[in-house]
Amino acid sequence: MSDIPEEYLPLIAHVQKRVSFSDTEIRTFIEAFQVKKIKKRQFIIQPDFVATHRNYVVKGALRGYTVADGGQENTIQFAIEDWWISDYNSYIYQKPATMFVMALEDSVLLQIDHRAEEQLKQSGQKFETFFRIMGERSTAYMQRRIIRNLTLNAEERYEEFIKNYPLIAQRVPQYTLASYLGMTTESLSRIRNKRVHKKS
Amino acid sequence: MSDIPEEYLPLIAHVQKRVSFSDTEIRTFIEAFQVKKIKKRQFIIQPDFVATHRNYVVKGALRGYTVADGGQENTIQFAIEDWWISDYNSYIYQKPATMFVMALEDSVLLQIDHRAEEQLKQSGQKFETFFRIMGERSTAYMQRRIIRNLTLNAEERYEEFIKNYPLIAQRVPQYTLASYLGMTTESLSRIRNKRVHKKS
DNA sequence: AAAAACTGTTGATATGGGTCATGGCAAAAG
DNA sequence: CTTTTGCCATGACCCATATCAACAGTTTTT
Repeated sequence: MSDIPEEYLPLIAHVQKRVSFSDTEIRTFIEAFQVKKIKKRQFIIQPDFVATHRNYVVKGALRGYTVADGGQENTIQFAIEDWWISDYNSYIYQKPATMFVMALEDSVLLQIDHRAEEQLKQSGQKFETFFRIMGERSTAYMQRRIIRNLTLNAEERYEEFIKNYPLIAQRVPQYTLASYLGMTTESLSRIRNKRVHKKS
Repeated sequence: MSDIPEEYLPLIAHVQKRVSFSDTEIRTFIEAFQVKKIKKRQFIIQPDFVATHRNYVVKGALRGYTVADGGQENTIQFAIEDWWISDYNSYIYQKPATMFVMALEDSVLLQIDHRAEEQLKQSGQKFETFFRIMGERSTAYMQRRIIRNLTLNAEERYEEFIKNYPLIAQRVPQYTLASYLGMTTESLSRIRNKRVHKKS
């Protein structure tokens, strides 16, 4: 296992935390992925094109968002190290995307394309299991987000976010976070300002 | 296959639409499920108890919701015939639920418990595949909902809902739909009223 | 069959967060 | 080093939706 490029090591650790693969399986698994380096502001997914890949973040930060008719941007997902990102409605059904996915920083990704993923899953039950677990957990994750969005007001949503994802909050531009939380930049700015004064 | 109780037939059709199972596999699959009949207003999941089952609706209608501190109810999910429902954060991780799941009508369910589901998935790749597809699709479904909730205003959210799920809209109490759409009963009532007058 | 509880409607009023406008600062571009 | 651009802050004002209240029809309970 010593000849594996270092970009793959985080993904191997990620996988081993969720399923137990033999060395051969690990090798087969990571061979389905290619290293992709992208620059800040580069897009890996755009509306009307099919999302060809599922992306694992080795290094960097990305943002998935939609743009409404009026031009308003809404952040659907962030991804930093050890997260996955894609437009799942596009990737899973292999139909045109509705989201942009853009790098917020220079980033290093591991990409698997849809075809390779299908082959991998068919080639062994454990691979299938891994992707099943991914699906389950992202369903649970999304359900939590839906609950928070319905239940909490703007300030509480922000509080929850920095409690749960402090690393992301520090790293992404505030307007992207605002649109993830379903509020305007101005509102988020005021909320943050209020907190600063309260704490003193 | 003729000795299978009729409650199972919709589930068999449901499964065959997503994966192709042999007769033996179908039999193994449905044997993991029990028929459960519940009365209107009966709960199948409650906060602080672990959600033991994943539930397929053969007949009837159910509603998953949370109750906030102030007593405000928020509908997370509806399920009618041919839908699945559970508190996935509870079921998948086998930890205490935060949701109620209650029958809106007398209903017939097919339930699989967590233990049986795990066994089933380990007993054959195709079963794993089925649950993997479920997970993928519900992730995609939830992502669509998140996008709509961030993007649309109250009236548009309602329009989208009746366009996508007309059968559910007809069948559930309006205050449950309002809380699903993230608005008050009063607002939904006004939106509906406005539509009626516009149409004429 | 009367009472109670539940559900939906409508009106009056309030407010959280949006919109618009301006300015400042830091980083990138030239 | 200067200019431009991107990001954030702040103030004034506004609007979509919430809140509160009263009522009516319907369903459930007794």
